[in-house]
Amino acid sequence: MKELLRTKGFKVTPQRELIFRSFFELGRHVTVDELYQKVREKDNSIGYSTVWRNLKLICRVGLAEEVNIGDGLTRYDRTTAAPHGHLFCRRCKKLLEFNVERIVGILAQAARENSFTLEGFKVEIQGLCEDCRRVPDRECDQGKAN
Amino acid sequence: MKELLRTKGFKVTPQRELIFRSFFELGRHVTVDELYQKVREKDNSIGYSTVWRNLKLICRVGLAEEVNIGDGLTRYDRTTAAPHGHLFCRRCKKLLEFNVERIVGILAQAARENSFTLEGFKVEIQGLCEDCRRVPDRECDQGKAN
DNA sequence: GCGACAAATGAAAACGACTTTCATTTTCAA
DNA sequence: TTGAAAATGAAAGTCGTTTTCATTTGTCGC
Repeated sequence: MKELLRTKGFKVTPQRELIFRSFFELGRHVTVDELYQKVREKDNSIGYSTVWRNLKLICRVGLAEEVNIGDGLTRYDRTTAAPHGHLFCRRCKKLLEFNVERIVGILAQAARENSFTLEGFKVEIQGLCEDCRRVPDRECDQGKAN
Repeated sequence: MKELLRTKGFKVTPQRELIFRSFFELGRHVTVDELYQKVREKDNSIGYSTVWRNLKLICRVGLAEEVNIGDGLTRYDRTTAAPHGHLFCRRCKKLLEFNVERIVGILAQAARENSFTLEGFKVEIQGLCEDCRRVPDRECDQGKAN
């Protein structure tokens, strides 16, 4: 880990170590704020921007990637061997994962057919999770147009 | 169109008519600013918030839906009969579409297996389009971590 | 070990898309 | 026609993200 950083020309600071460690201690789909909170528990002198920059760095060295659902919050997900899709509950914002093995081939073909160089993909299902599907909607969840 | 609005309890104003008309004159995947520009060409007294609110309204009445790629800009795409996926070129930001017929079944099953109520989905391929794939990268395109 | 110097840090400010507020104007059903 | 409800436009507010800048800290060559 330290080596990975140093070989790529990044320095290893105590803050950086703590941030990296904390990131991997947390579960999947971490937001900047979640990580910031976690890091703060151990060292409350670390600044938000340092956490943010290091989260970006974690992505830069390939250990995580940004996940962007449409809710205005960027999440960071450590890269796994297996690609996966997301099930996003619009009520509780929970994020589940599902297997996309059967889909990747189709995507690769779609890219080919469009003369497109496939670099990545995103497959997302929006809806209600098991817990939330029971509770009826209180109000419209589309934009409110004021 | 006017009827659709009035039956749903919305009023028909000149601004609203112009905005709706302009939206459908534009191509697919329209941003607020693009629509705002377009509308301004015809009536430069219309405010940004009016355009924005009406774009939301267009979604609300089911004539369009928001498309959210990870680039921080919401696009509005008029609803089509056929669901489709997006090919997003990270270089020129172009947005192409592809058929997802073969994928929807898989998604429905994934939802079922996770006790998830499927309300919508998003399938996106990121990469380089035909035009951009030829040009080599100038620089890293991941976060810059300052 | 000792500098030098590039990189990292933290606080604060800047950014930018989106959303709301509020005073005023307009629509439209009765 | 008229009054209640909705729409408008300008301006300000929100909020996550990103940058700035002065200062501190690793790292590499000696």
